[in-house]
Amino acid sequence: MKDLPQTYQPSDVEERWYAYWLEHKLFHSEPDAREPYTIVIPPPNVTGVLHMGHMLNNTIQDILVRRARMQGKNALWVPGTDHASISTETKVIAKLAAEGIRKTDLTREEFLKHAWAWTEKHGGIILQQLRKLGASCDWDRTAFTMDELRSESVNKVFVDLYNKGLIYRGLRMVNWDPQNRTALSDDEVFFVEEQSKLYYLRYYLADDKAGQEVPEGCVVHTDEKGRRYAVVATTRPETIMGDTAMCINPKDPKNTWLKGHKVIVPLVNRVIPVIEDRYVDIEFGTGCLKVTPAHDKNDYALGQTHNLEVIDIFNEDGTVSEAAGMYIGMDRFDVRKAIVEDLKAAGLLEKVEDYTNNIGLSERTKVPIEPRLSLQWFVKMEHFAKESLAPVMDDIIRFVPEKYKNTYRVWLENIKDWCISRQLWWGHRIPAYFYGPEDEEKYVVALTAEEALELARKESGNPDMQASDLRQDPDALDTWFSSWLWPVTLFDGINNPGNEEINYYYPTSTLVTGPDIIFFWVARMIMAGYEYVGKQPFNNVYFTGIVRDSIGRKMSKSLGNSPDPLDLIEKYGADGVRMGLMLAAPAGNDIMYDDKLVEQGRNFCNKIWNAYRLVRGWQIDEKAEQPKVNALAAKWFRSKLNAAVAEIDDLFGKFRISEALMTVYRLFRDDFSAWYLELIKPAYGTPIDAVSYRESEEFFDALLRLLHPFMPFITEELWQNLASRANGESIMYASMPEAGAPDNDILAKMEMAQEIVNGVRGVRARKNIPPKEALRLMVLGKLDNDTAAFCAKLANLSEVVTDAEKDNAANSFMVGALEFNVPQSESLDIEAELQRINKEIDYLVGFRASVEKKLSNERFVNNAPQAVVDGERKKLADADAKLEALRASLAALSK
RNA sequence: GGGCGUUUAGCUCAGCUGGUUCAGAGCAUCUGCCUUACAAGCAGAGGGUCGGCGGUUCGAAUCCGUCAACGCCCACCA
Repeated sequence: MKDLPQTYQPSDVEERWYAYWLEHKLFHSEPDAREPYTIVIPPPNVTGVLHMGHMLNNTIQDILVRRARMQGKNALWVPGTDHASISTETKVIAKLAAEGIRKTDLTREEFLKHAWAWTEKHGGIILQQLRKLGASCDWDRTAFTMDELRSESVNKVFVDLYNKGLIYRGLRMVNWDPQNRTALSDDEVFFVEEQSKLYYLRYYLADDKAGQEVPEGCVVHTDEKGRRYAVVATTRPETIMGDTAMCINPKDPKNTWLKGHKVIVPLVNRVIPVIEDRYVDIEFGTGCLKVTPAHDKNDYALGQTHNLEVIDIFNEDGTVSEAAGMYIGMDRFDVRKAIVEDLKAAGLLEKVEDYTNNIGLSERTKVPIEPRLSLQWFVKMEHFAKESLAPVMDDIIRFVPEKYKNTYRVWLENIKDWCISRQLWWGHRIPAYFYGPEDEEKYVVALTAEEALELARKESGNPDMQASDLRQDPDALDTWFSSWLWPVTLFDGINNPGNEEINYYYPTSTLVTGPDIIFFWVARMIMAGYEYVGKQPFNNVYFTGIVRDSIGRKMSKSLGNSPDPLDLIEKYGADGVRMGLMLAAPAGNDIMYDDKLVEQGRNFCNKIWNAYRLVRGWQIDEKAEQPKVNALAAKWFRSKLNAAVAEIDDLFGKFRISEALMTVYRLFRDDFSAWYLELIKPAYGTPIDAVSYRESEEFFDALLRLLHPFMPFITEELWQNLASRANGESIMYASMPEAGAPDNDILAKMEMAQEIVNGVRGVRARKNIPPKEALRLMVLGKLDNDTAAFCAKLANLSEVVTDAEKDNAANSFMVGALEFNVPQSESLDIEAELQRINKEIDYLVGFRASVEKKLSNERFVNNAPQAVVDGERKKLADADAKLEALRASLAALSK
């Protein structure tokens, strides 16, 4: 034992056992006769770096997988990374920019070369980092959303959905990111509140006739020359070049005078009609709305109903286009400033007000979204939404916590078609091929260029068409268009439906992910799962919370409040970090991270380590008989263990993992270390009997197995040392303890003993009696022998005397209605003792009164269940007995 | 604007369909201890009228109503 350090040293242990697990391929799984347990990792961005969110998420997955493995299931955790189209492309562009290279100067092939180089350089770092955490992923199966197998599947699915009529191409108003020059889906846009301005602009009447009658109640603006105009309030004056109508609400009395007229767009001097539509809010601004069909979703809809001209005044990068006729080439925000000045100079700006509105930003680039009309590819969602609602509502797919079922339902009920094309190069290129003139209205969709050519020849009726006449769509697919297939493609379920692996591992068991991607990913995987396998992709979805700092702020690079996970592991050990995170992570709740947590984790490792040092250090006497109290202790702890195992099973069933961990923690620290080991500990220097030793080993082994899913490294280290193990053997495959029936009799006896021991310790504390000094305990009544034996050992009692006479000079305490005396050599501090007793009497009198009041209430006695009434009666009787004893002590002391 | 959720000890949370686990746990705090497994520890102690108000009931942290504060999601009226 001398060779074991006093504290646990994680770093070398962790490295050693992770290598051992890899060497013996203990993470690897192949289909066999056992029940499968499958988890697919939410693939992190290939170029990402491990952060606290990953730590939490992957710790949970590892706990579930390791536990399943120990329960005899064929457990598989499939790792992989995501190509993260927009995010990666943005990073590559930035990297190139730093080298003075612009994306626009490169060909697609050149750019992709850079992107792959970047991916290879940074890719997979995060998977290496996961190893430090102890993740038991089957690395042989590491996948990438853009590797060959996945790419092939993505193409097949695209073609298949297109042929089923579920994918279409259309001109739509989409969210445009002018920085990356790509469309985004609605879900990739987030809104922030912005302090902006509301500009009131003058739209003069184009057909103003002097002296024209104006209906009652109208608000008419007239300038100093008598010319009449309408006022339009807008936050985006720079879009006036795209105005093709002004719209009023037909029921708006203020503006009826405008009906049927034409107005002049300020500065632009284009004459546009005044249209009427009930969409316009009468209360907002002046009730006059400028309509810019090319640059606003609602305006576009108005344009469609009223047959308005569409003038697109912006280029892809957000600069003003030729079509605008003025400010050409200027950035949209510069134009706003310039145009406001020009309007002011021309006397066309009525006023400016402060205004707070929400603007949409690109999730990736944080640049304001420009609604833009463009040709994009869409997936029809109605069909998918119909299929995927019921399984979640009926708990075929169980959401934990349940509240997310609602979120899911609402989203599906209001679903919109999914824009899947992105004007990016990094990603799966859309397998569509255009032919004919540049208008790109004729195209075919096919897996390969050859098939496309064949199709195109047929459809165009031109058998002489050549491969060079086809132009593949330059756009790439939304990243989620590959991720939604993840649980299917990991087992090759698209290319090779019904193969052995997909049949065995699918549906997967539990998906562990954040609620922020419930729509992006979870919902769509459910859709794809049913579409392509006909079954749910997973049986459970466990939503984790967000890791925040100790004062509740999100962890972010800019705040610098996010610890580096690898530093933490270095400092506290992987097991300590895992435990710290899990202690504070009830399902779905955000976790407030604090170093205190991982400190607690590290401290617990140390506790385990030292318990091991104690047990390991004992000399065994094979001939010695087992002391009676040791046998009782073993009986008691076995019962405790059984009860705890049952509780842990129950908690895991409810995915209450942090509570399960707390249960093992307390079992180990309190029941095992503080009580059991103290009960059987031989006197210093004396050996322990063989039976007690083996029992202790057995308990230790069971505890390590219970702990292993949470703390894989230290448990493997100690388990390996606890007995001699064969090479290749591992706690990873040791069986998880199963619950047996607890012995309630022994549990009750020990509980009583613990209360008595607590009383004696209280006396020791009050009187400063050192633990080494043995005491006599006088019981003023009967005490069970087993209980007495527990007390004697735990409280260091030289003697337990039952049916004793009251000793007025002794310290006393009560457990229930039973009084105990602890005689002492020195004289008693009567004053302190009187005070203590009086305080207790006061409390009991109050308590007794409340119980009595309850019992004297006839309606309570008549209506409450008998057991409850009896309980109250017993409380009263106990209180009376206790009071009697205390008053006797008081009387004796006061003499 | 619509929806969901939260509010219990200084902090983070548990308390399932109302009554013997009913006011709990961990951490933090305070007081003693370097007691030969562990001071990253041991032993003991203090601390909450369960967000406010009202109601149902013999009985409410638990059920109902209402108000308040906070959080999240959805929508996006220029």
